[in-house]
Amino acid sequence: MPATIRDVARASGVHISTVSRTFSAPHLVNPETRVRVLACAEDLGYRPNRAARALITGRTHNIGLIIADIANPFFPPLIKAAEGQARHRDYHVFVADTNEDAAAEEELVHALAKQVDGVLLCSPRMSNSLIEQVSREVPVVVINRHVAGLPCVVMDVGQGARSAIEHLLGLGHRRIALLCGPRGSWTNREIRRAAGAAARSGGAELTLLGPNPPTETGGGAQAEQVCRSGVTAVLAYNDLMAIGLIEGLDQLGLRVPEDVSVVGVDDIALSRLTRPKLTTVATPTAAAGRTAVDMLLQHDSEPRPRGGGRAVVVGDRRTTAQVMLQTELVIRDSTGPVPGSGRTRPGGLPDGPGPHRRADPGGPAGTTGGVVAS
Amino acid sequence: MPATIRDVARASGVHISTVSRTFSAPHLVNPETRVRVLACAEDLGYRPNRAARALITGRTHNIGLIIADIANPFFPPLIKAAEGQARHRDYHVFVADTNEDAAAEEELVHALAKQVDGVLLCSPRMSNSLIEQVSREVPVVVINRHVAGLPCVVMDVGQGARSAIEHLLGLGHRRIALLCGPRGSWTNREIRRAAGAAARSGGAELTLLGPNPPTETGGGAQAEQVCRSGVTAVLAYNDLMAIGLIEGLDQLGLRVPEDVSVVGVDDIALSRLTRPKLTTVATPTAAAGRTAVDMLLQHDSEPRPRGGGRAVVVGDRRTTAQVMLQTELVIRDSTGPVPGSGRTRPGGLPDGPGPHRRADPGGPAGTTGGVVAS
DNA sequence: TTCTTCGCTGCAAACCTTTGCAGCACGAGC
DNA sequence: GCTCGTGCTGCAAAGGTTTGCAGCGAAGAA
Repeated sequence: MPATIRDVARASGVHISTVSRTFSAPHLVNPETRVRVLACAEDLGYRPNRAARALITGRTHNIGLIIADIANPFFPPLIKAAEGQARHRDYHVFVADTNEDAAAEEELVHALAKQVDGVLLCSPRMSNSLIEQVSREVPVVVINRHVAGLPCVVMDVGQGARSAIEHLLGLGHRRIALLCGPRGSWTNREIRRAAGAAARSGGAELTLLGPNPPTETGGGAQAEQVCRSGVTAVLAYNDLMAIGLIEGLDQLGLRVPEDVSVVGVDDIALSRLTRPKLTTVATPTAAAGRTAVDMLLQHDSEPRPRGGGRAVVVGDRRTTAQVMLQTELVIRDSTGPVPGSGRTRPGGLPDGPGPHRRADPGGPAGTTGGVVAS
Repeated sequence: MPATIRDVARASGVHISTVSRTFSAPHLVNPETRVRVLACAEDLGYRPNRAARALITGRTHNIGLIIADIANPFFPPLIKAAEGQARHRDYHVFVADTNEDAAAEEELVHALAKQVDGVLLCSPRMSNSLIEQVSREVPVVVINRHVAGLPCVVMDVGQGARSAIEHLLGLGHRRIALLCGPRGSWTNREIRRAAGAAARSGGAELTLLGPNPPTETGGGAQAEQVCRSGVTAVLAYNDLMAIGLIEGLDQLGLRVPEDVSVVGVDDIALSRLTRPKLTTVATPTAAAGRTAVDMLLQHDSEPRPRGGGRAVVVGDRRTTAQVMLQTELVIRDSTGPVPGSGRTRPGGLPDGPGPHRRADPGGPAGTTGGVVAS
C-alpha cells in the first residue's frame, strides 16, 4: 500500500535510480526531472524505506539508548536531551528499560545491535568485561561509568561528593553516613572513594550504609539504621534515596535539617519540590545525553567500507575520548548546622541566601563544559 | 564482520534456507541438522538481521511510542509498562518526545511509519482529523484521547473529576477553581465537563483558570490568580500543576489545606513525596500502556498478504475497540474542610484515616480492569 | 518391481534501496 | 568528420532474509 521508489519511478517516467538520486544526490539529476520526480513523490506520499536503505548502506540512522530505569526521574532529562540531539542529526532513538538488571541489559544490546548504528549504555549494571565484549558487536558509548578503552561520559561525582562533605563539615558535622547505591554502580564507588577521603581529611567519621536500591523505598528503608547509628548528617547516593530517607526519618520523628542533615546527588526536578527542598549535587544530565550522542555519531560518520571484500582496518581508529562533566553543589534547605551547636547557617540568617545558594528555577549553569580526560 | 545467515550455512554445510527455517520453523528441519546449525550459529554469534527480515515479512517487530513530554513524570510508568509488554511479545519500542508540539508529532509519525508496525499516540496534541489521516499510513492506537473510529485507551477522568468535586463539596467547599491544562487535550475537556456538571448539581461555583502548560511552572503561575479569585479549593489538571500551585500559594503565604484545598489528577509517584501529600485522582497509567500495546499487536498479528499481487481487503477488519480504564480518588493531606467552618475531616479525627484513605505504598488497586465502551 | 507418500532440503524470487559503471546525446575542438 | 568531454540516465548487482515450489531419497503399499 505505501508507495515505493518504483511507484514514483513509474509515475514520473524515469528509472528508479533517478528517483533515488533525486533524494540522495540531487545535483546529479536534471533540474527539470528533479521537480517532476519530487512532484510525483509528494503526490504519492512517498517516503524512502529506511530499513531497505539500511540494508545496503549499513547505516540505520537509529541509535539505541539503554537505561536502567526510566521511572527514575534522573533519566528522563537525559533521554530527552539525547533524543533531541539525535533528531538534529536525523537519527532516531530506541529507548529500552532494563529494570536494573544486568542480564536484561546484555540481551537488549544484542537485540538492538543490528537495527541501530550504536548504543548508549546509561549507568550500566553489567561488568566492565561484558561491556567490552558487547562493544565489539556494536559501537558503544558508556554514560555514568568509566570503562578503559571505551568512549565514556561521566559526571565528576567525586568532586561533588567532596563538596558535599566539606559543606557538612563546615556546618559542624563530624558523624556522617553515606547511603550507598546499588552494587555494580561506578558512580557509587566514586562517591564512596571521594566522600571517604574528604571525611578523613576533615577528621570526620563516615559510616557506610548499603548497598541499597536507588529508589525512595531504598532510602526510606535505611531510616531506622540512620537513626540508630547516631549520625547527624547523611550523603545519599541520589536524590530519590535522600527524599525517601527524609520521609522515613519524618515517620520516626526526626526532623530535617534540625535533627539530621541530608544531601542528595543529581538535582532532579523533584528535589526542588519536596519540603524541605533538597541540598544536592547537581549533575549535568542533559549535557551528558547530548555529549554521548555526539561522541557516538562522530565516530559513526566515518564512511563505512562497502562491497563483498573484507574491510581494511586502518589501525584502531576508535577515538576513545573520555569526557568528564563538572558537578556543582546546590545548597537548599535539607542541610543545617549540627544539632546543639548553636551555629547558624553559613550565609548569616537562618534562611537567607548563602554564597552558593541558588534561586529556584533554572537548570545547572556552566556545567556543560567538559574536561577531556584522555 | 557480524555473521550472516550465509556464514552459518557455509559452516554447517546446508543451504541458507535451512538455516532460516531452523529459526523460524524448526519443525521443518531434521533434528540432527537443527542441532548442527544451532551449534554453528551459536559459535559464530549469529543473530538474524531484523531489518532484512522486515523487508520481506513486512513486520519490523518494532512499535513507536510518541509522547508529549518524557520529563513529565506521568509518562515514564506508562512507557515502562508498554515496553515490558512489548518485549514480552518480542517487540521493541522506539520512544519519541515531541515537546508538546503538534507539528513535531506529525513529523515523527511519518518518520517512524516505515520502521515500526504501529504507533502508540500518547496524549496527542494533534487534531483529530490529522490523527485519522496519519492512521491511514500506519496502524495507530491513541492513548488519553477519544477519536471516533480509532482504537483508543482512555482513563475515566470524568468520573475522577466528579469524585474529586464531590469530595470537596463534602468538605463544605462552594467556591472551587479548575486549573485547566493545555489546549487540545482531550483529558482537559473531559475534566472540565464533568467537574462543571458536578459543581453545578452540588450548588457550587466553578471558576475556570487557563489554559496552562501542564507543568509545575504552569501551576505555580496561577497561584496569584487563585488567591485573588477567593476560591477555597482547586482541582488541577494534573499533579504537577497541583504541586506547582501549592508551592506558589505557599510563597504567597497561603497554606494547604488550611486555607485552600488542592486536588490533582494522575497520582504520580511524586504526589506521595511532597508535603502535604497530594489528594489526587489515580489513573492506571501502567495498565493503559499495557492495554494499548495489546490492542496494537492484536490487530497486528493478523497475517499480512504477500507477493506482487494487490492485497485483497476483506472488509474493514479494524476492530476499533475503545477501552476506558477506571480511576480512583485517593485522599491524602492536601484537602481539608473549608476554612472557618469548624468542620473536621470526614473521617472523624482531623488527621485520622478516613474511609477512602489509602496507606502510602502500593499502586492503584483494582484499576486494571477496563470498561469496554464500544 | 513400480508407484506413492513423506520428510527433508535446495533453488530462486522477492522485498526496497543504493551505487559503480556503462551508455547515450550533444556540443566543442581539432 | 572524428574524437573527446560533459551531463544525464539506465542497468544491474548487492545487501540479508523468507518462503512457495520442486526435487530427492527412502520407506511403505500394491
